Amino acid sequence: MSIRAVAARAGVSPATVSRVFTQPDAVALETRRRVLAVADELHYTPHPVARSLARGCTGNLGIVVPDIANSFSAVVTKAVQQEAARDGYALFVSGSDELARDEEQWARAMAPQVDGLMLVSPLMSDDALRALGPTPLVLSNRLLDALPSVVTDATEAVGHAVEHLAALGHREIVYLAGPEGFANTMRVRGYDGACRRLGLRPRRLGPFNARFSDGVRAADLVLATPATAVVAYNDEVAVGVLNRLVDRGLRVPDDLSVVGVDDTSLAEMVTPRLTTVRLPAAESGRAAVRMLLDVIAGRPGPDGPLLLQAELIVRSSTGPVRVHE
Amino acid sequence: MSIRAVAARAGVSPATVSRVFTQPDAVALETRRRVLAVADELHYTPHPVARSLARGCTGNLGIVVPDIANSFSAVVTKAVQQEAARDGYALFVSGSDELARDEEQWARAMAPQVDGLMLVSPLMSDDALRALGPTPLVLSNRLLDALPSVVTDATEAVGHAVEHLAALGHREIVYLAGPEGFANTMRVRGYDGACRRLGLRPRRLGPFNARFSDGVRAADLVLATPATAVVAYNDEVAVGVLNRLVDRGLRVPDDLSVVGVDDTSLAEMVTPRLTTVRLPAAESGRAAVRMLLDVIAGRPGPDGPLLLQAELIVRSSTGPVRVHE
DNA sequence: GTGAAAGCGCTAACAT
DNA sequence: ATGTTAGCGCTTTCAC
Repeated sequence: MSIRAVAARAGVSPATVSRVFTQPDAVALETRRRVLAVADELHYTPHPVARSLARGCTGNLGIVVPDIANSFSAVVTKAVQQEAARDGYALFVSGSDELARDEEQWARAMAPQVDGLMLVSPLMSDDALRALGPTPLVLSNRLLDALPSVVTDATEAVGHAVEHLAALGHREIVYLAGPEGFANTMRVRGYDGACRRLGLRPRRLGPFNARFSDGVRAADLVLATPATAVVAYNDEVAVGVLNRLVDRGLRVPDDLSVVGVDDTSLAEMVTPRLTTVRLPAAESGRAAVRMLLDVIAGRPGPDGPLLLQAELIVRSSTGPVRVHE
Repeated sequence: MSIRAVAARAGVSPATVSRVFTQPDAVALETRRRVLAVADELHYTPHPVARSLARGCTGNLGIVVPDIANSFSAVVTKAVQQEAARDGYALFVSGSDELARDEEQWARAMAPQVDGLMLVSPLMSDDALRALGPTPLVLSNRLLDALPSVVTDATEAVGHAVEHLAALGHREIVYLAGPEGFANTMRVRGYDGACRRLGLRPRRLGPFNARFSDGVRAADLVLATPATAVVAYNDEVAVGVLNRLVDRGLRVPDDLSVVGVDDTSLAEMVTPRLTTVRLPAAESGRAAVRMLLDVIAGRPGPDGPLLLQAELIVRSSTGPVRVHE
């Protein structure tokens, strides 16, 4: 089942067989038919590894995400895989578990066996990132030098969330910070900015891990403040808050309004449905793949990062502030 | 940055450089040091593709799951990636979107560039599966010939769920079927068996897609029956039911008891917390990788499938049947 | 302990 | 339109 076996059996040279599979039009119809027949008979398929070596490109892409099982990462990964598939690329996936060291290690391990690499919310050092240089690279939710990147700007939408709460009469709105990084920075900026514009006193708690359990923990901390509304780092944290409130016999949004960020499927599954800032996860994955393919093909990408917009989705976890009894 | 460049610079032959990276002990300490120094200086790393070609193995594994973004699949994938990483394997991931054709296509595309392939709940034909033969293969949640597989048997645990409900006084318990396949078959078997043992009349609805939205739809169908309890195909469907019930002003478990299957993180995030059958997703992923590595290494695996046990987790979505007013 | 040489399976000039 | 040739970068006998 090597190219030579097929060539011999079809009475042609290996080069011809190769052509049949790479540029069929360059081969006479008759010859092509014969080769194809033999290939079929012998169950021959060009060996992708050998092909990669000879061609100098692999037909593979790689992605490293913070956490494969996280629903946001998973949605991005799915979109990336599908978009990559449309162009015939297979996908390596690995999770860093939020460890800069593992992340860097994976990126380095993948680099030589992919045509391009996509790093989602990478937390490795700038230098480590630059050292990946020779491999076509696209960053998601991180800016560095002129590296191509796709970035979702939640600043404005988080601002909208705060305005939304203020319009409902809330004067004490607390922000539950997530792990330090690009994403949290944008959200803080939106929160602080809106508070300033509205004349509210910003109050931040955290940082918390972007987990349900940390949301549960955060809830009690929130209740120890005069806050009547919470903007959480993401949906999971927000749902953690929701749960703890219910357990303490409080009602959402009557006693406390809660806003999340991400708009994962979770947001519509909980009671009450979560008001949240929608981040275009799938779209950002698809966009990143297209940028990556551009880089690989040597096409000039847009200069500067591709900016995607977030959007406030109002559901039932936010409501008018309760009049103090 | 090829092996020859390093060899030249270190004043040794390429073979020696190769040995330094593959069997360091076979090289004199002094030589090894020199080679390593040069390699470091030149940022040399053995090219994995060339290595694969020469060695005849790639150091990669592949997995194809029904849906990358599904939280159960995602947990399996994460566990597989981590376990594979422990043995130095990188992982190709692809999703079939429940399409037998795509699934088969991916499996075939991956096969020649991985050392082993893992198929989760595959739905391609037996013959297509057999044709993948030459590549080391492990199946998850599917049985075929003597192919190695890891299977979670939910039969017994679903039976426990029914017994649990019966003990709470429920006599009308409906099962919401999922998509036809191995998983659903096991659950039906557990449900039917328990109903028979307990003298209850089995009542099945569906099949439904294993989605939240189908759970929402199913809820109304359930309410059109005399059922006081529901066993849903999985947690997502169960949560869909939960949501619709709340919207219709009913209370869980007072008006209806609900049981899910999977024990995804969702189960503890909803209100009330979901009683569910826990499937050991991560463990099954890890076990599958170990089996796969055994096959690859030519070690004799266990004959027959590896059976993992499911377990009923009782939470707050099930309670005593309400006495008819 | 180290080197020379052959080859993994394919592609891509270059010839014809 | 097809064949010849020379690698892609590495590993691995087989000598020394």
